Amino acid sequence: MREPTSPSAPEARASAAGRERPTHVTLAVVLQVRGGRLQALLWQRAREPYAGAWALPGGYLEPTETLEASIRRHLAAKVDVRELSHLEQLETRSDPERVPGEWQLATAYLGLAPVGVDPAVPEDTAWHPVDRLPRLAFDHGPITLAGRERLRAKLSYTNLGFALAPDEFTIAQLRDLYAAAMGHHVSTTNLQRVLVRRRVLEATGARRDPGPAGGRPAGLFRFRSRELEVTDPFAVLRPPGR
Amino acid sequence: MREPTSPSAPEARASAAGRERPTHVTLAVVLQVRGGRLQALLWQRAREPYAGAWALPGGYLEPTETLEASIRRHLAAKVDVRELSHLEQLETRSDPERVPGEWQLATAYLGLAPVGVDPAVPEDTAWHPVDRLPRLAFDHGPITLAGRERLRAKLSYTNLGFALAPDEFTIAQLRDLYAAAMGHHVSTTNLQRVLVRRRVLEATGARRDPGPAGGRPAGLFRFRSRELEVTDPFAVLRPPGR
DNA sequence: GCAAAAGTGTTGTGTCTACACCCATGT
DNA sequence: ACATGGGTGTAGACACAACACTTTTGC
Repeated sequence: MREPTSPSAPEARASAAGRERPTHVTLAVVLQVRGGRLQALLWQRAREPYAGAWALPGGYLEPTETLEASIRRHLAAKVDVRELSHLEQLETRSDPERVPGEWQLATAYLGLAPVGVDPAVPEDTAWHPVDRLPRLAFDHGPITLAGRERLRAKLSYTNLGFALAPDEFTIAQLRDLYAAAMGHHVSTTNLQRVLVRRRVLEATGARRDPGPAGGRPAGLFRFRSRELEVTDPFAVLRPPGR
Repeated sequence: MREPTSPSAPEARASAAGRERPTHVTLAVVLQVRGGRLQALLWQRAREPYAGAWALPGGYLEPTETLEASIRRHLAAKVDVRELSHLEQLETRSDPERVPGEWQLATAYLGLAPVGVDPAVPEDTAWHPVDRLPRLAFDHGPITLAGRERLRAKLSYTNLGFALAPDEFTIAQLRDLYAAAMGHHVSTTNLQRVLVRRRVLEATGARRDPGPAGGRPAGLFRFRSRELEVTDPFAVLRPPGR
């Protein structure tokens, strides 16, 4: 076991030509806050294996496309991809037993859609609360939970909230989004102060009129950037001398 | 574009059978602190493409093995895999142009080895400081830097330091390891207090005799766990009422 | 005693939590 | 006036950074 391996050197490429190759699919955990709950977009399988179980949208990788292009193409069959506010790679699953009868790798992505948009979806497709998932096909259950964990972590140390929120919103609305995604109560007061101090949010100056029950009109805010930025890079072990 | 796609449903599997498939390699960014610097294990390509350039160890995925098993198998040709203290998946690269003349996907792993061990490596293989990398083949440059960033981030909010450190060590030794990995000075005093308060480190009770220059003997410490644990889960947005 | 290295005491600062209180609107 | 919801003031807890100082050794 001491001969150097040579990925993609000519001799290896030659052997790769005759080599058995896996199929490769891309999958997406598409999350959106709907009805105050974090929900995932799933479609129901009609055929074996896992007939009747729900599955993540996705499909086979095609030549000349990247993984990201692939998942965007497959998602286009389920939702209007332009409504996705964020897309990032999660992980690649490779258990040879993950799909019966086929050696299939799967690269999962996390997609996020802002609250409010309600894309048309096909007959077999529906949103499901992530904390009450139905029976999922293959390894799609753990993948979905990994997507939620990624979202929760990044809400804490990045500006990823922009991907769940509309362009303009009140702090109370944003608090509800964070609470739905994080799975616990979030303080309006502190959320506002943390995000404004970090300069993640900025006031638009506009106000929203109160409802029929009255109340002080709420100020409107927006995210300063709608690109992912790390806002709290190091929890500890900061470089000295700031 | 509204027909539901069906990954791995029978009809899709049938079409998958005749479908063009990519090759798939696994790569590893193996990092170790050597000579006070963070270094990566690379081998020098003898043949085109990228003859003379340096590359990450790895090779083709074989049927019935997982990605992790694959990278462990290929690494065994370079180093004693039992000396790896940590291995985790980084990302999967899919640019169709990333390897000339071949449609090849690559799943990269991050591997870490504790300071002090010095595995025998083949002729064509050597360690290179990550902050002064030679010309790297393919997309191995950005992959290597992504590995370093993953390490730096996790040193801050997990106990991943265990993977760089020997079983027992003084705080001064650990400080040098963190400084090499993070790329900036680290305070001995504060490193000790942070890691002990978080109960990441524990004193062994033993002491290390000072060198010929004298000095107070140093206490020895160990990591309480040598499995990855998140020790500072949420930088902000903690759940209420702790 | 003196130099060297390790470790602790202490103070300051920045960030977040909690909660009280004030503000602006509808009825 | 009062209810309703929005926003601010302020105090406290906590964790970390910085630095002075003490401890323990070799020479």
